Amino acid sequence: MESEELRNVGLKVTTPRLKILSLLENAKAKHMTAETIYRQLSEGGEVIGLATVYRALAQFEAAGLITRHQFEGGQTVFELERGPHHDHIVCARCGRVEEFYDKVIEDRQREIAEKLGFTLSDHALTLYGECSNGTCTAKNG
Amino acid sequence: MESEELRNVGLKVTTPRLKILSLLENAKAKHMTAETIYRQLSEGGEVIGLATVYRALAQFEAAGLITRHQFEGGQTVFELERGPHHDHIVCARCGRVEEFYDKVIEDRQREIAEKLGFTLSDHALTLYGECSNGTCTAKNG
DNA sequence: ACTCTACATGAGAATAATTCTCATGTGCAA
DNA sequence: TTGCACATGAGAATTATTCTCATGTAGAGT
Ligand SMILES: [Zn+2]
Ligand SMILES: [Zn+2]
Ligand SMILES: [Zn+2]
Ligand SMILES: [Zn+2]
Repeated sequence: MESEELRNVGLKVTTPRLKILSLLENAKAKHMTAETIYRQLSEGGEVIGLATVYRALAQFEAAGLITRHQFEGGQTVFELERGPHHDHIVCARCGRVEEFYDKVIEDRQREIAEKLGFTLSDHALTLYGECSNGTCTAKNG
Repeated sequence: MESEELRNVGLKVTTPRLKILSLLENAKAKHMTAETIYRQLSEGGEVIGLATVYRALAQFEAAGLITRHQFEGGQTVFELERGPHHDHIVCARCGRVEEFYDKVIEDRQREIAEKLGFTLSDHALTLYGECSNGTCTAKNG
């Protein structure tokens, strides 16, 4: 249950936090902006402040429940941290986001950091391109 | 000469543009924010608007003269596009930025994009970590 | 060199995303 | 239950960036 998750990371179980977590869990889009989360909850009849959404997301991130991504051009998006780590590829035309995990790249990153005298703690990798004409849902061909 | 560079990409040769290019060329820091460029030029006695700096940087980027990076937490930084492509590793404590190029990672990215049905056009890779105690110049231990 | 025009500029207003402030509300340990 | 540390909503404030607009100027054509 979501209450568990909150308790486990030392956060009080409150209605706004539960609503946000469960929206992230159930929404059609896996990667959502703060604004979108706010809007969808508001439309669903919740009374919630945008500041509360931002606050909760920051806390969830600090607690490791969610991750934050900054795709170029776009707003910051958040996604539930479930399953193994992955990186992203974004279609520059239609905005579609696909996920991937590549062990070779992950390992190489660690080696590179080491070679340069760094202790690796995190990384951000995003590929940009255009998805095939068949799948691309761009507004204007 | 910098005038050449501007002409080559179809931009008029103007004083602000020359000053910005030459600052990027000569400044101690290789990765600079728009604000820093603006401040350093102003301190050097130039009369230049911040909007002009942003405009010029956007044009330089579109023309391929510079690249833009968004390191997490920090402001957008720009750097002259000289020499081969590289990615970055940033120290979370002192902010030091090192550059690296790794053929294995670059090749893998292309393969991954292909496998997912994308035509790769760009990518952003930044590693985060802490540099060794010897080199780290963090404010507070 | 002179002129004309499209493009560039500086200053400040405007926007967008995010964070802060503060008066009020509430989870939960005791 | 009660108390209080923490959470919340609303709106103000901040930050980074872009826009507006009146004026200036690079450089093509004379
Ligand atoms: Zn990864
Ligand atoms: Zn993802
Ligand atoms: Zn690269
Ligand atoms: Zn660099």
